[in-house]
Amino acid sequence: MGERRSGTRERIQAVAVELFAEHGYDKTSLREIAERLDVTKAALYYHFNTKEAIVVSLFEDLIAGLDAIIGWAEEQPRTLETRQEILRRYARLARERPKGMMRFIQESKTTMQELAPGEDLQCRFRTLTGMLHGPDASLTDHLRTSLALITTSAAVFMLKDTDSTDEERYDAGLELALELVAGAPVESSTR
Amino acid sequence: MGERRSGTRERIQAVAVELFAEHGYDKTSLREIAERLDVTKAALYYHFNTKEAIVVSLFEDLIAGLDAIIGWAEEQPRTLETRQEILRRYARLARERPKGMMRFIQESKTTMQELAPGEDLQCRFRTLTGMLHGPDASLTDHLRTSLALITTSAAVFMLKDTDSTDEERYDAGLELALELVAGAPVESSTR
DNA sequence: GTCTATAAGGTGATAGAC
DNA sequence: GTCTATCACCTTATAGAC
Repeated sequence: MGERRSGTRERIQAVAVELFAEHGYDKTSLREIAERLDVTKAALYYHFNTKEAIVVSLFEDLIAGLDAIIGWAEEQPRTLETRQEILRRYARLARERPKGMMRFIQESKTTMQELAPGEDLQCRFRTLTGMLHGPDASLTDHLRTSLALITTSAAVFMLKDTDSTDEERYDAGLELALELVAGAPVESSTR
Repeated sequence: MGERRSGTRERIQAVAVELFAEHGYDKTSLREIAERLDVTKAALYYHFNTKEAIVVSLFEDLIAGLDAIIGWAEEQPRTLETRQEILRRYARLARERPKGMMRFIQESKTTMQELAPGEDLQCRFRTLTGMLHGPDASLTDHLRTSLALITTSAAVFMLKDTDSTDEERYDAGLELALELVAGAPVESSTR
């Protein structure tokens, strides 16, 4: 589609995701976003037809990225190395998202669930979790892989009150995630 | 304080926590709660002065329970057995809460944070996490204990789409939590 | 692309009768 | 304890000028 430039659209997205992560989607009004950008609410409506459309646009890249990982993983053997590479790719993807985005997903799950991209995302996460353990994994294994996915993207803000850099937090998250999936043996199902 | 009976106060709490967990605090209006109970909004205000007061009342027991665990733990030696017993007590506490309560905490963190009990809770969770690892634990250890606490109370709804009973989910959560803190060695600081 | 002005509706909360 | 009626406020969203 068209790529008209003036940057306002991108600025709206950046401010929105930041505010959504900080105060939540419901408590962030279009008035607040507009004020932050020093434009009027009506200007926002030129770029996005609804408030929800902002959210939708925000998650497009993430969903595409998840699909890419899933697509790649489907063609790989179900080995531990593959599972760990899934986590590494997911870590990179999460890390490249705008500040606050993964936090919004993780800490506003209830809200997300009622938004359009919420179901799309949840579906991808379920698929990914399923790939990290075998088809008949134990409940504990299931939990282990779910936690692995969470810690990979959430370590950054979960460790917010520790004395460390973002870099170190990301690394710690991935490290623990790799350890978690390594502890979840899968039955080598060749199909 | 007085314990006037008619049960309406308790019914309000029960419906509220359920709706808060399902649709979030902001999207749950007093009108909705009132309709569900077949009373008017005004009736709600006889029992609770504000919407937030409902939330506050909801978390009183949980906070008291957390303080009890913290108080007990402070008098124990910093051994692995103590740390695991903390998790067992926390598991029992979480399990005894009304349906939806722990889910509301976990999946509406952003909202909770802006509510009165949010800070109180977060403070207790920080304390508890600190007790599960040593004072100079690594970032990974810190993460391990945070995840232990989360999985203990969140396994029930994290495993919602698996074929299992609530009982089994609770047990799986506690099992993984115990395993996580066992993997986080603390420097035996006698003080 | 951005503005002013306004519509239409829901929200938390209050007053006062019963 | 619960009701009816109402308030002030804020929200998302739209119409139309520039």
